[in-house]
Amino acid sequence: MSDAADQIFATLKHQAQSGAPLYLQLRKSIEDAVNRGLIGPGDALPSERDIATKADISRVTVRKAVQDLVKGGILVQRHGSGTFVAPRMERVEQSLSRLTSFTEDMARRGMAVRSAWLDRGLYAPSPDEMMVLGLSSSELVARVARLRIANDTPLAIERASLSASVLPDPADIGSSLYAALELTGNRPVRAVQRISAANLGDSDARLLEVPPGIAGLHIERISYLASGKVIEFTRSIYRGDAYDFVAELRLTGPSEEGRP
Amino acid sequence: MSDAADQIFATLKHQAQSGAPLYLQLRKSIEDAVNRGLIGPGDALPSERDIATKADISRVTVRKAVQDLVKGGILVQRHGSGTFVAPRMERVEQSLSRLTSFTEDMARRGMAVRSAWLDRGLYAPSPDEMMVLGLSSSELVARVARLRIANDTPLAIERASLSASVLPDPADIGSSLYAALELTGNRPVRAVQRISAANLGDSDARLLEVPPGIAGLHIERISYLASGKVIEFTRSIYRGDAYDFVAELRLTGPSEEGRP
DNA sequence: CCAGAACAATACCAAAAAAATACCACTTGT
DNA sequence: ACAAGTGGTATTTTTTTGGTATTGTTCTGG
Repeated sequence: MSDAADQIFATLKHQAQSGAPLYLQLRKSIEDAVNRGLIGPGDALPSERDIATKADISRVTVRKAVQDLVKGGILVQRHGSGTFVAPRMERVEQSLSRLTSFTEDMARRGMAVRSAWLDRGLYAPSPDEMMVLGLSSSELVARVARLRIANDTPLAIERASLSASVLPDPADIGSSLYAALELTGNRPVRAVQRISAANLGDSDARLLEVPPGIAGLHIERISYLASGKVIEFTRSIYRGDAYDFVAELRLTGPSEEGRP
Repeated sequence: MSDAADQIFATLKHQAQSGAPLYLQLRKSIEDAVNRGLIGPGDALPSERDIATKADISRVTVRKAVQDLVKGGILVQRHGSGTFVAPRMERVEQSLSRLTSFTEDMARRGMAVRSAWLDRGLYAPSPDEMMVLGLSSSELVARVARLRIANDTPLAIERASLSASVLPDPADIGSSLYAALELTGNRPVRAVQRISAANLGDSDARLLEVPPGIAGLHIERISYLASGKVIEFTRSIYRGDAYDFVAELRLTGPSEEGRP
């Protein structure tokens, strides 16, 4: 039981010289212990008095730190009972891959899917692309843009940019960009995706066959190789009225009393 | 904490020979540190006394430099509290894996967060709610609605519906709905979330202080108990121009994702 | 040279945050 | 019912923060 507590105090002592306010040091120690999984959701913290005694600070100071974390939803307190780590939402992993796979997702809904090419070619990189893909102005960028269509209704515009070195001939892409990358041995292992909302511009709205100004989902994805290098940079625009992104979240349960 | 400070002093020493007035040198140093992003919006500067001591100049001189920047809107001072880099309106992002911790997430960016209650009460359930929550028409539904505000800018509207049996008194919710549920022993273990885009209606736009018709992110979340029963049903609307949802994806991993 | 302005330093004031003390109220196990 | 242990709260003291008035010092222009 005290191993979790000791972890808190260990990191606490470690930053004792920092000069920062005591309650901030303690708050960080507890936060770290939670984020590192040393104390899991549902686990009890040592009592405020215990922490105060062991850390040799006043209980009110301990309380200040704890209350901050309670306000932030990280801890939960029960009067007369104790202080516990609050449950936390975590994304379940299978849903992640589902986020990327447009074709699969549509097929699951029984929709006939096809794509129309808007663009496939090599260009001089834009400043944006140079920055993100790490290109010099003398290198070329491969741009692949297509319109995603389900049941004869245009649903999304996808515009991908890649270094020409990994996709020398954009025209020979089959149905899957990732399959083409696989062939050249450039397989992304990680991607970061931003989802935001924006009103559709005139040209995009025309392609998606909706009135301009309608809300659309704007998704920007940056894919990384195992080496950490950026390989792909995709900006997609989805019709807001016709597509939902579904994420399944899992709330971590109380950790078993056994050792992790 | 001293890394930001050191950056200030580094550039300060660098121009020490310039012969320019001390307060101008210092002002430029601070200004550069801010513009280069070494110290971001919301970050605290070292105290006037700290700067004075470390730079070996009088506190009043430090003050002269700081006040210039305050007048220019670059810094903000709070009596008894400290000097801070003025907040800029920028797009905020939230990771999909931490959807529940709005407060924590914002606080980490140095934004002053608060919520305004729009509604907390018990009502007869709407057909929607009866369907999703599995209520009969004789049961009551607890509705909790709030406006999420960061730096005095409204960012999101959250409307949650729960069975009154799990939240008999909606008025006593603290900052975290999940914390309140934890207290009553109703712990959700799973949630499904849909993200879509929609144009904001008049009333929502008014609450978020944007023109009607602007694109917003519409998020619908249904949380389940371990028993499979639906416990919570939340509809959130985020300002599309001020909020990003970020998801980190792992692609096609034969990797055995072990321990986070 | 000498005003006058800009600059810089000293000393003290006021507000806020941080920390400590003492006491209250709820929960739990016997 | 009780006692021990828990979090909850009010109040005070100390420390740290920015705010201000005053004085000395240096540069500048006539």
